Amino acid sequence: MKLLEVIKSLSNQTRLDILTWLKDPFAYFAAEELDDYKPSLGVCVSDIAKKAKMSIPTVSVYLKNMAAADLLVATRKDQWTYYKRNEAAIQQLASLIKDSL
Amino acid sequence: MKLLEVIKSLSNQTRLDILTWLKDPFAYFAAEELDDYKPSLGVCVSDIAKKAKMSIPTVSVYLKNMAAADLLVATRKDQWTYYKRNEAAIQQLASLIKDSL
DNA sequence: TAGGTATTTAGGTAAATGCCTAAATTTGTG
DNA sequence: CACAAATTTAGGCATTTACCTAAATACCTA
Repeated sequence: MKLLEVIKSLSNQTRLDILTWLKDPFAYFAAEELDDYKPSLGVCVSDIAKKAKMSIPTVSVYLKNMAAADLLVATRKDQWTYYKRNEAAIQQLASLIKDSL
Repeated sequence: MKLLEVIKSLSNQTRLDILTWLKDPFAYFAAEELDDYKPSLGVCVSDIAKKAKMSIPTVSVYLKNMAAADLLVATRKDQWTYYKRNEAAIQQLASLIKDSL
């Protein structure tokens, strides 16, 4: 785990929020958008952009960045890209801070 | 704890390094500089700047910033400002990431 | 008060980040 | 293939961050 890369990818309020939203999609996204929500896939880019009230390209890049830092996992299915949290990486970050920072 | 503020203050390699150095000063600073090292105070600004190979003003601002984020504790004594880690805050950050992020 | 050491504050430039719109690409469908 | 929907890539402007040097301040001691 590249600590600096991970931390940088968390150093923005919107990106922190996205992690929170993806932790419990039903609590944060409109029901219509979760009609066929699958935990194994996550939520697609445009739904996240809508929730963030930001442009799709901006959010697309954020998500890609967070996936590169391994905080999210991307799955392309048909024309959608779904993102979900990488819980193991988040726990690994917590341990790294706890024990090695 | 203001998560974003804390994370921003960690999103720079030098600032991460400083935390590591202060975790075990004897392992990282020259012995001469630790002649009268006291764990309750920490290490002074110019010794940290020297170790970082950066200008004193730059490091002074970094340290102040990290203290504002509560990651470090500053103590002014005579003409020196000493900084040490705030272990409790670092552990709090780890738990926050583990349980709430 | 004068002079010295340590630190902080100011001010400036270069690079990185935040976010947007427009254009290009990917993938499904008639 | 042509067209639509979702996403990504490109390009651009504004703000923030990374650093520096110079100047100001704090605090010592003679």
